[in-house]
Amino acid sequence: MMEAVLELPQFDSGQTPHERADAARNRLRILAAATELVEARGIEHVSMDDVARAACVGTGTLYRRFGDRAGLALALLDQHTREFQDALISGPPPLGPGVAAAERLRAFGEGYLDLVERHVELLVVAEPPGRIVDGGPYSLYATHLALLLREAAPQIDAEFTAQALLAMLRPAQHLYSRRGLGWSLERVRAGWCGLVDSLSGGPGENR
Amino acid sequence: MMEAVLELPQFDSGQTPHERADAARNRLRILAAATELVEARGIEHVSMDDVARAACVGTGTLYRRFGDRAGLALALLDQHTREFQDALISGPPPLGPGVAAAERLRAFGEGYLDLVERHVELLVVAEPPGRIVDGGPYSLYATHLALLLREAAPQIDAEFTAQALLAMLRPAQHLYSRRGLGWSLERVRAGWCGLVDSLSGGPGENR
DNA sequence: CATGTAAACGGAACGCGCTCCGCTTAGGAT
DNA sequence: ATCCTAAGCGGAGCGCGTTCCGTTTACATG
Repeated sequence: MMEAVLELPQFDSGQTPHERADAARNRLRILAAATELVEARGIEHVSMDDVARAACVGTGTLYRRFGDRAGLALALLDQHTREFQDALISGPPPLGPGVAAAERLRAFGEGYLDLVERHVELLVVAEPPGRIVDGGPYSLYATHLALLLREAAPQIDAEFTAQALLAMLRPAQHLYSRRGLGWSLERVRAGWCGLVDSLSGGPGENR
Repeated sequence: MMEAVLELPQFDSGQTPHERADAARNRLRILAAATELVEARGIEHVSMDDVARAACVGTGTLYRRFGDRAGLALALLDQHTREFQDALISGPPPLGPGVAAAERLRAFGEGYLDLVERHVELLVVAEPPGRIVDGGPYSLYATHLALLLREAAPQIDAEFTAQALLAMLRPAQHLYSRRGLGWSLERVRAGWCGLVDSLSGGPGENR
């Protein structure tokens, strides 16, 4: 609960000008305070001023570190998403490499749905109001999906389809599926698999 | 530009208690003022206070009429979406009934993309921050798509797939496709058709 | 026309995200 | 040890969406 997102051990190879000691200390204080508050009340009942006060820093400091509310939420999510991303790239199959693309597509959906399910509120806040993040974790997901789709469904526009599939897993959309429409997680999971299978040409290789 | 969304001609068959004359007058004043301001500066540069001031009403009145900013945006969109909805249900083919489901799916995407393209900013604002509207026009679209999918692609969960397809057309997502990823409208259109065709079993009935 | 009342009104006030800017300080250079 | 300066700091302040509540008003009723 304390070692969330420690970014650079001491300094990072000359590129960034160095991170001042007080800045690092404040970053950790903020993350610790924010984690605690969010755990206690849920992020929708935690204001930026709450975090600043609990961390004993000014609001200016908070914003210089994390840019905005979405940035802070993203930082709080960082460890969880990083685990998932690592599993995608170098973890064991079927999430990681080593099996057919169609199967990995299914695994991606199921794994990501678990992630979303655990952290919806945070993920919703991490999505800036109105528009969608560019540099966030989504570009990696999109690339990953496009790669798998190119292999599993060569006849269609892989990048477009990757975005379309991803759109269904976006936090706000998932929240709507679950709470607005009242769908069970199992239904969403099954829907994802069905859709992906249909695109790759059926569950086996039939149809 | 004046006759946007006149809700009830005089009174509506006993259900609603009647709409007071001043209330109706204010509603029209607000819509007229809002339309003008939005046309002049774009909605992102029009605050609720701006609208209230231009319409010569208090902010309280504004909020009682339209609920919130998203509600106002929705009201401003009303005429355009209504046209499209009518075309879906009772217009000429291929948007309206009379041709194969696969073709109508394609037409829906193309028509809706035109609508979104014309009114993205308004549509983005009409989408409440974080979560997605329940009673808005989306439920009609979802039902419509599900119906067509049930016919065109019987092997998959039609409602789920309807939501997935719709998710790609959501204003924020579309904005990302167009501006964030820099995709041309033609590419998005082609992507939609390709995806829909792939689900219904190919452009002809081949594959 | 007089009266009662529910609906509508307006704008002050609140909460919150975010910015701005004058002051402080870490830490390299001398 | 001292100095210099860029980075960091804090919190007052701003804009805006939204709510609250005391006052006003349309209009049904008698």
